[in-house]
Amino acid sequence: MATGRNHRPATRSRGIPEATVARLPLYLRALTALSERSVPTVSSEELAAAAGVNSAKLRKDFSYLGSYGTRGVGYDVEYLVYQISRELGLTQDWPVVIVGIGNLGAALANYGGFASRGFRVAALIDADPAMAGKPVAGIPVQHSDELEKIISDNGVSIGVISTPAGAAQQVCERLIAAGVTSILNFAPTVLSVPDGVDVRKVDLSIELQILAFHEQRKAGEEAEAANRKGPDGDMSAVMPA
Amino acid sequence: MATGRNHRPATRSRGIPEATVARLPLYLRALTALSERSVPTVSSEELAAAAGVNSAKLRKDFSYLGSYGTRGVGYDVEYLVYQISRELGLTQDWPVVIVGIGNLGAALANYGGFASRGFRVAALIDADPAMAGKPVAGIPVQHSDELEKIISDNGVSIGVISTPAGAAQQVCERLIAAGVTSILNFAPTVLSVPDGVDVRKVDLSIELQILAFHEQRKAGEEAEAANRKGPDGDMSAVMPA
DNA sequence: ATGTCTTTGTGAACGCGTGCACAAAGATAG
DNA sequence: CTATCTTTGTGCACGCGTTCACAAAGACAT
Repeated sequence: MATGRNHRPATRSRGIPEATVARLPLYLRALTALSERSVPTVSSEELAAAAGVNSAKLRKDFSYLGSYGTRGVGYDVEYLVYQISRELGLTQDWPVVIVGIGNLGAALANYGGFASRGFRVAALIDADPAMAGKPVAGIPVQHSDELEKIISDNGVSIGVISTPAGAAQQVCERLIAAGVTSILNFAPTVLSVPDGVDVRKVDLSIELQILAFHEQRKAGEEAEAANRKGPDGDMSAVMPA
Repeated sequence: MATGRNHRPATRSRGIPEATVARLPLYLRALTALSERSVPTVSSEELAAAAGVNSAKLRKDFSYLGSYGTRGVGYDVEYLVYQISRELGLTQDWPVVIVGIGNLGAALANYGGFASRGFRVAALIDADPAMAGKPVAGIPVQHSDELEKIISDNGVSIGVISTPAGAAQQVCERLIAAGVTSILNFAPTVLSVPDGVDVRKVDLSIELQILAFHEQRKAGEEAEAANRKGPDGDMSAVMPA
């Protein structure tokens, strides 16, 4: 109901901290690469370097999953791939629908990373009747009238929203009403969802703005003394009364 | 003044916590929407609801910027828009290059959110000679041979990488060598960069995997007793010696 | 001017995440 | 079997971020 009431005790989901869960896919990717090179075992130090994290953090992360390492040797790559995959729920197939087949939606549909590991694009949905039937990434786009039926028929529980901001909340509500309980939102809007529904958002412009902040700071440090006078030029125009 | 001696902790950017910086764009978006509706002032409670955060957190965030509110009234929308924009460095124009014009790169080039606020796509770059000259989003794609010259000529300090994973590290190094100091990475790889360079990564498949984890947990909680026997089916095949 | 009412700004407590540093565990050699 | 060496798993301390709760500040009415 309420807007941003994501006060979930989601911090620890099953004894596994949220921060650790967020790193597991990173480890999995590094391990998969090792597996393809037929590397049998790997130490926490090596794997941590490959994943770009601290080795102590990696060991602590794995300790939440269990004691899967061998002291003096390291971790068995294949075994760890399996354990992490299972923990993340990637040993089963997740049907996913993508709603909003614009430039971004089409890019997502074509993105190999989805199909590669446990995810299957079950349907592409768009509100534009002109799009209906047109194949994108080999999958025919369906009209949003069919949304509820598609979700239901395919047992979809994960939805991706790549619509314009204005349509996102409404699409979100229809997805949830139809049975979706996890949403990946690319639309630049805050979605309000009932308890029990997980939302993750990916916002391109926000990431750029954060970079701009640091970039400005870096530029400002070099100058430092030069712009001592005018960081807030004419304020009178926008100053409140 | 802040020229104090406590500049050692590189994590803190300018007294403003990183977590706060990450939320400023969120506030800015909510404020911009209010501004377009000509709303003169807003309380921390209202704005927090619109941004999907806790009101106390919002007030503390703003307190790092200064005392811009009026007790008993709230915040002046226009003034706050200006202050946050300035803090984020959005009052100046940031030329950005996008490297790797595949599906995702094209989507990014077309993404309105870039141009809308301080960012300008200065060039699109791709390694495929067949792409050269072809316009995407009204901008002709240039070959990656021109990368260094483009960066230099346009004074680009922010680069977006949307190449395949295999090419990302090399592109990254060329960008940095040419003068880029902030990178937004969409390629599913860990980039290694020298100190002083900021990298933010957006990884679509990782987000999905995190959702899958929670989804599995939700499904498991309902069953709970049902799958008491076989969560780790035949282990003998993958068990390490 | 005084009192009331609203909303900010922040001190303080708490909890999570991180990293250090080391003891325990096991492999391996003699 | 004993000694040595490598690497895991974790207890502990610390710092950041979040949240509560309230005093201070200002608007507004009388």
